[in-house]
Parts: sequence; structure tokens; C-alpha cells
Amino acid sequence: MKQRATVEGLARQLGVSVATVSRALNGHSYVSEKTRQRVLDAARDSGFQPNALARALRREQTELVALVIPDVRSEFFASATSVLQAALEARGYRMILGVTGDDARRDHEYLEAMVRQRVDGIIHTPCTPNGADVLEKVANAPPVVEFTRRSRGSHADSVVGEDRKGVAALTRHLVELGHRRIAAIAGNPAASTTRERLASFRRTASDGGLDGDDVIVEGGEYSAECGYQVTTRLLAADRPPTAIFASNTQLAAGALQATSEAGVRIPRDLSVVCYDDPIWYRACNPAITTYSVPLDRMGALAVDLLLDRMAESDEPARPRHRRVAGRLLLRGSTAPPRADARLEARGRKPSAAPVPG
Amino acid sequence: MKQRATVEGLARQLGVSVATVSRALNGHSYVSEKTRQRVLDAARDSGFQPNALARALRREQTELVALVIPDVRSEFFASATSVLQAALEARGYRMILGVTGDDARRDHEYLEAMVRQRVDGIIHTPCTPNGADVLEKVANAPPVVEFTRRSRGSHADSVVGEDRKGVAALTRHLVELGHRRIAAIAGNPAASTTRERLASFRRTASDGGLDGDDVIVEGGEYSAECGYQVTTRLLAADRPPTAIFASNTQLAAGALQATSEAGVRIPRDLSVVCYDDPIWYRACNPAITTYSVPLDRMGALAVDLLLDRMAESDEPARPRHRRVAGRLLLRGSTAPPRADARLEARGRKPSAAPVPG
DNA sequence: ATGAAAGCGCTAACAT
DNA sequence: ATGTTAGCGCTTTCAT
Repeated sequence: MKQRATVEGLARQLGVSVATVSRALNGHSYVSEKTRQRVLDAARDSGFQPNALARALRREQTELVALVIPDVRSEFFASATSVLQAALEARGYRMILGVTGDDARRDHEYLEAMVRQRVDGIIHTPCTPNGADVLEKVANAPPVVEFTRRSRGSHADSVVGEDRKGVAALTRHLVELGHRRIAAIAGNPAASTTRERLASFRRTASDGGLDGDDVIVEGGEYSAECGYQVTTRLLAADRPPTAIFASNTQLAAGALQATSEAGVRIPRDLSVVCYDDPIWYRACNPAITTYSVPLDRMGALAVDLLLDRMAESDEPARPRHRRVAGRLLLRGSTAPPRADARLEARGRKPSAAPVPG
Repeated sequence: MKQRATVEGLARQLGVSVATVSRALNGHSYVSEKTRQRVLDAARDSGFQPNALARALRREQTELVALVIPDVRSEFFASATSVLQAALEARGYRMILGVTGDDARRDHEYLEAMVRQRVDGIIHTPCTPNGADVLEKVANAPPVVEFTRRSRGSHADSVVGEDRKGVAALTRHLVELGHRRIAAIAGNPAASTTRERLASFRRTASDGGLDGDDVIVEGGEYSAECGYQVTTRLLAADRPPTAIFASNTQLAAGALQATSEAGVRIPRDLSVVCYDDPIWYRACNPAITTYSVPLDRMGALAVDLLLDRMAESDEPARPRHRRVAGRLLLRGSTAPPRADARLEARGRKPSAAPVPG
């Protein structure tokens, strides 16, 4: 294949200057209609693809936005990626992706790499409370919007879900059904979402009159494996909870596999509530009761904030924080606890053969 | 915040030349240990982050690899993205992501954008048989490896699953269980995977002695919505199939939701087999029988092929095509058809009240 | 309406 | 071991 075309090549070929070619290609400034057409034709014929690096180097903007997230397999982040991608594409930006595995070091390194790449902006889900510190040290760091999770003391804008309200709604739902012993399976304890969700869980359960001993919290990472292990353990315990809250989709998948393998029937033997709303929650039988935030709105909001900030020339305005409310989706995975379970929660030993409720 | 540091700034500050700074930073060529340390210290103190654009422009390599795929929400591609991301990160490459929505125009545009971005390589899942044509017109296009799907007449390397064998195994399983009327829900007909899967489905069913009329194929796009619609229609039909094959995870989710809403019990009333293996297939009760390719191996292979090709200086060697075999995972969603269903498949009208098998 | 030329920040000959 | 310098391919003043 022939040599790659450049503005200089085109200019020479057409007997005009590089400036004219550039102008014709970019459409600003005046170029005679005739020259313009000649340039465009020649560009097309030669398969010219302008070098975005050279352009970005000169213009000092790359039209690249970084997305740095903990995970891309879990439905929440996969959907977020999808939505953000689409929003950025619509505005003419490309997305460069960093996946950190909720590891602070990788998070850190990706942020630096994105700065080196001179991205115009960063959408970031920090995995520790001080996940934004790296950028404070960088001169001229690009604007950041924190997505889903916030880090402490960051000057970045943020778009997060109404996690406290969401978890409160789920927990209250369980309490109102009569559950008196409930467990939450939690993820990465360093994430702001985890802290908020758990605080809200404990608080709501306690407000609902549950005993501290009957509000169980286990877990430690947002993975199916963790959900599976914890649930298996919980179900085998002396006094298993009558309801479980799996705080993200991965934990949910693991938890459900464990219940299914243990032969526990949902919602008869155990109520289950989850978080987020991947399509498969409806593929389950019964479908999963959950709290879901509108990811499309969150994504649009994040991109709006970011582009707004990117356009800002003068001193940065103060950080803007958006909380997006979700909806409680009542489906089939919750029901009142069985009578014998209710007794157990008051301290009785479980009977060997379960008594029908 | 202060001005951004550059090699020139560092050089001036230290009273050395830019070449020395560059050498110290990049570690090749000789620099005295003392100067080296001074440069490194100064770089750290000033928060210097070398401009990757300038570097790439000069070196003619970006250390950027493009991933252009139809979708990132469906578990298959989300997992693929995850695996590829990790493999690339390990080799020092960043990933830039394009999502096409199985739309030929967007696919086309993304490929061109990636060329402009001067990515070092492209991992591509084409959405039409001639999805690679754009790059043929581009001088000096980067190496491509086609992932999961192939396009016709492309010179690219490829890594795809053993789809024919996979679908054959699933279909044979159904036939051996005694199913005589089965439906496949298909996705994007322009994808090579779809064509292969359907051909194999028809062929295996016919080899198994099924009548042409009893081998149903519907669908048209890889989405939950499509899976839901088709399944709803299928279940309401005069002579519903006794088994359904949902040919990807999204179709599967829709199909399962439809069966659940229709009150159809799996596997008693209907056997279901799917494709790929997201964790939630095991969260379902019963767990889903499926054929799954090892995505981690496919990802590693794709990155190996790509980097190998990128390192190639001389004439490109002939395309290398890898087919990766998967495994049939027998789980709870399949069983022999009910007796009355077997009768129906021989031409009887379904009775209003199903007769227990 | 077009051209000449500077320069974005880096690397890599080529000198010394 | 270090310095000088010429670009990489583009955009954008500043002239004409």
C-alpha cells in the first residue's frame, strides 16, 4: 500500500499551501469553493485520515475522555459504560477506558496515564476515599466528574445515586413484611457507596425495631464469589436470616446461586432484595425486587457536567454534586417470613423439620 | 496551579539539555547516575507527566489499541472487554473503545476514527460480512484482529469460537432428550456468528430426524426485547416448541422473562438452552444449560496475535485464524419433553387443559 | 482568498 | 556522557 497522505502531501499534489488544505478540511476561515472541492476530492481519493495526534498536540485538545472504573463485567458498570460511550460519541468525543479492579494502585496509575494521554476530561469511579489525590499533584489536570462514588475532599463534580434512600426503601420494605433478622452482603468497604448503603441499612433496620444482633453485615468485595460464599455461610448458620440484601448485581448473582444450590425457595424460605436492575433480574423466577437508579440520566448528567467544565476557561466554579433518585421495584423475590422463621428470630432453635407457616 | 512541566522546562531548570532529560526519563542510552537522579527527582517534584501525544507523534506509535464492538452491555462483550483490557494493560497498552450497536455506519466511522487516532492495532467485531472494507481503503492501516465474528475477504487475523460445534452440541442434546419441535432465537443476521449458529442448528436438527417444519428460527437482533417478543409469540402459538435455544445472553434474558411471565415451568413445560456463560445463568433456578467459550483464552489469543502482528516490520504474513472450542455445560434447564407435548409435535392439536406427562 | 512560517512537546540521529 | 538540531503532522497567526 502507498504512503499515508498528509496535509503537506495534499498541498503539494494540488499546488496549494498546507494552510489552504487545513482550512478547506476544517471548514473555518475562507477558502474559495473551487479550491475547497479540489481539496476535499483529493483527500477522499487518497484515503486521507488526518493525524489526530498532530492536531491534538497543536490545538491542545484531544477530544478524548477517559473512563476509569473498577470493573466492566458487572452490569452496573457495563451499562454505565454503554450510556457514557453513547453520550460522548454524540458530542464528538472518543472514550479511553481504564479498569482498576477496585485496586488503588491501578486506579492511581490509570489516572496518571490519562493525564499523559492529555484527555480532555475524566469520568472516574474512585475505589478509595482519597482516590482523587493523584490528580491534585498534577499541574493542569483535566476536569473530573466522579461517577457513582465520591472521594473525600475532591474538587471534582459528581453524579451519584440516592443510595441512602434506596437502601432505606429496600430495608423498610423487608421490615414491613415482618422480617426481624436480615443480612446485607456488602462490597468494597473503601467505596463511598458501600459506606452509605451500609449506614442506611443499619439505621433503617434499627429504626424498624430490629435488634442489633439481627442486623447482619458481611462481605467485602463486589464479586459473585463473595456473594456466594457469604450466602452459603449464612444459610448454613444456626439462625439464618429470613431476608438478604445483596448490594450489587455481582453479589446478587452469587447469592442467588447459593440459595438455589441450597434448595432454599425464594421467597417462601428467604426473601431477597438486590440493587441496580440488569435485565436478568426479570429473567429470574421469581423476578428480583430491587432498587434501581436511572443510569441513562446519570450518564447524561455526568457528560453534561464534564463538557461544561471542559468549556470553562476562567477559574473553576465550585464543585457541583448531583444525586439521582432511583425507584423501588417490587417484584416476586420478597414475601413475609415463614412463621417458624419468625419464631426463630425470637430466639428459638430451628426445628429439624420445618413447620409450614 | 502552576504551568505544566515539559522536558524543556526540566532541562532549563537543571541546566542540561532536553536530550539528557529524555534519556534519563526513558532509560535507554547512557546518562550518568547523578544526572539521572537529578532529572528523576525534578520530574517527580514538578509532577511532570510526559505528553503522550508528542511522544507518539515523534515515535510513530501510540501504545493505544482500539476495541470496536457491537455492544458492551451484553455479558459476552462486557467480559471480553474486561479480559482484553487486562491483557492489553499487562503489555503496556491503553484501550480506546468504540461501540457500534451493530450498526454498519457507526462501525465504519469508528474504524476511521481509530485510524485517525493512530492506534497501534484494532480488535474488531464486525457487524456485517464486509465490515472490514473501510480499512482496505486506508493507507498504512494498523493491524486488525477480528474477534468472535469474521468478515468476508478480510486479511485480518481472527479469533472466534467453535460456534458450529457449540450449537451442534446443544441441539443434539435437545434431540437426544426427545425434543421433536425446537426453536432458535437468532440475532443480527449479518453477523458471521449468527449465520454459523443457525446453519449448525438446522443441520443438526435435521440430522437428528426433525421435520423441517419443526425447526423454527426467529429473531433478528441480539437484544432482550427481541428474545422476549419472540418467546412470548412462540409460547402462545398453536403448537409451541418443546425447547428453545436462545443464541446469546441478551436473547436468553428476554426469553426467560417471557417464560416466567407466561407461567411456563422450566424444564417441565419447556427446555431452554442458551449460549455463553454469564454468572447469572447459575443464579437462575434451574440453572441454564449452555455452551460457553473460554473468553479469557480468546482474549489472550487475540492480544497475542495483534501484538505479534504489530511487531511485524516486513511484509505481512498470511492471516492466522484461530477457533477456540468451548464446553457444553449441562445444567437444570433441560429435560425430556412432556408426553402431551411429544404428541402435539406429531400433529395433534394441543388440549385446552394440559395433560400431565 | 491564499501563503509563509512558527511551534505544540517530544525523540533520535548526529556531533562532540 | 552530554548537547544540538531536525523533524513528527498539524493549526494558526501574520502577511500579502
